[in-house]
Amino acid sequence: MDATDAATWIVLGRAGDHVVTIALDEDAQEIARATLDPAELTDWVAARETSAAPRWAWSDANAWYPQLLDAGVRVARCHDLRLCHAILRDAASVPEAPTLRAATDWDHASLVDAEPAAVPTLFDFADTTRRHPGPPLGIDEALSEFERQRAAVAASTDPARLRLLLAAESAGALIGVELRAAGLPWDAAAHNALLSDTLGPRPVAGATPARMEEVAADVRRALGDPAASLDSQQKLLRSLHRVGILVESTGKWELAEQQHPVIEPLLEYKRLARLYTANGWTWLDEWVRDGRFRPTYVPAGVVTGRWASSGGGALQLPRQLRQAVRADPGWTLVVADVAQLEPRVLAAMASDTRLADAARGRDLYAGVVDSGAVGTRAEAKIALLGAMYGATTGDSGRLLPRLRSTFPRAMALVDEAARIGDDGGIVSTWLGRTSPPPSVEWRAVQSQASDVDASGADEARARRSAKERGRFTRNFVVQGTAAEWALAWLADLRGRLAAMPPVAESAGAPRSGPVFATRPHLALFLHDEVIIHTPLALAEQVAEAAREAAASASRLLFGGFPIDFPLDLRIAETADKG
DNA sequence: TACTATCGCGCG
DNA sequence: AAAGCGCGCGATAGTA
Repeated sequence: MDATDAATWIVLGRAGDHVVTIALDEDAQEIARATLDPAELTDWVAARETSAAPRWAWSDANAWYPQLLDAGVRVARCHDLRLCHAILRDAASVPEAPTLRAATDWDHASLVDAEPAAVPTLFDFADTTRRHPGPPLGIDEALSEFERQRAAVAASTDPARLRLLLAAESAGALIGVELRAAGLPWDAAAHNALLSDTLGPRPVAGATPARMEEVAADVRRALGDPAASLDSQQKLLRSLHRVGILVESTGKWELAEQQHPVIEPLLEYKRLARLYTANGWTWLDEWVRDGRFRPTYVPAGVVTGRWASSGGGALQLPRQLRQAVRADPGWTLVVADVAQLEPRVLAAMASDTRLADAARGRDLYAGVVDSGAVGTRAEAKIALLGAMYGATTGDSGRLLPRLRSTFPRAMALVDEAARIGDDGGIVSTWLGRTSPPPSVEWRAVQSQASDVDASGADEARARRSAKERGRFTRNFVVQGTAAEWALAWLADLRGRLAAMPPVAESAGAPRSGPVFATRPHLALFLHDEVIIHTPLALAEQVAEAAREAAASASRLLFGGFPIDFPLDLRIAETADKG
């Protein structure tokens, strides 16, 4: 028995060439302290994870967790100081956060190097060549930041929700690292086949694929210009004007409205060129290794709390390429996505029982039609999107009064968020993530317009930027709360997957890494969708876990409010949506 | 040569 | 179909 076995928290940090661990009890009082050689750390963490299951408080999951996972050590919970700092620093529910805001070292974004060192060394602290600054790694800085954050939460007007948010955010930090470590199973041969079927055989370096050349020739023929350039927007626009196609841009939506023999081959050329440049052979060579696509996830990389990604465009995977997402032999994929997440979240936030009634069951838009607010499903969709995005014109803008009378509470919530943003105020999500304050430039524009000698143009500009900010805050509360729901869903699901029995390691290299090669694991997260890679025998159990996790997330955020979050669930060898 | 800005298009 | 939100990335064009 070791004093650290009673730890609620264990803070990790560097001190010189060593790692110091500080065990804290539930009141954050120190109960033990250890100084470790970096080489001992993985075993030490593994042992405490088993005996104490503490919440590991560290500067940044990106700095500490990849090495642990590589060594086969998974941790259940952490407190990610960097991500939590960013939330607390701006949170409106923390009335005074001056000491947090003064700790600007913690504002450094932390980026993971896309290419890890050729020979990664375990906690090689001699490596001072980090390409990105990142947050402080020292134990003293970690402990004092941890204390500042505890004080901030305690001073908050809603500490319970804030704690929930910090826990969910920290779970996201773990999951982001785990997703990269496990990777998305990717069948390079299937991807290659798609490319050669669509573009022709892989061209030699510098050459254009054969199929693109053929289509380009059709375009040039239709333009009557054998030398026309198709890759330069400016030149292409001039070519189009020369043959009487008076478009303002070369965007495909505008082109599609035109009647001319060049349009069809040109759109086809654009489609092929997009595949070739964004997800062609070069992408495959760069991003897929050993049957895995391993992007870098950036939890909370978006102001609203949504995740971003860097490298490989993980969050923009074209539908076309989903057929290359393919389970290992003996394994399968469980693909789960939430239908109409954002309007459901809005119904719950606003306690709008009429919208929640419409949301009952699979298709919220059909429910909105049944409510009588609009006539067709298509109208329901654009009306609701317009409500959440702030549409003012077009079909969407015209339908909003109908929504207002049918769902007054939901509409009042987003309208009020817009009004506050328009006025230069800040808004918060359900759990308390707060929008950034308006920029100094934005304020300058507003105050310039209220000058006595302001011109009409000044006023118009101020008005426009106020409306823009209103649309941002309108959407912030919904998008941000949806991101919170998704985090809670992921975190709960992650726990359920980890509790499932491991399977025997299959022959061949454990391409998902030592932790995930023997058990179901998350393989992709895309705002309102997850893909789980699982041994075949556990697929049904995993699907059920995804469903249960969704119900659990809904209770965690919205308590007993009767709102459904139904999942579309598929069990399949590929992630193809068909 | 190295950078930034803009467009266009993929995703939710 | 692309109005109204949030992103990343590649190509071209312009600037230093």
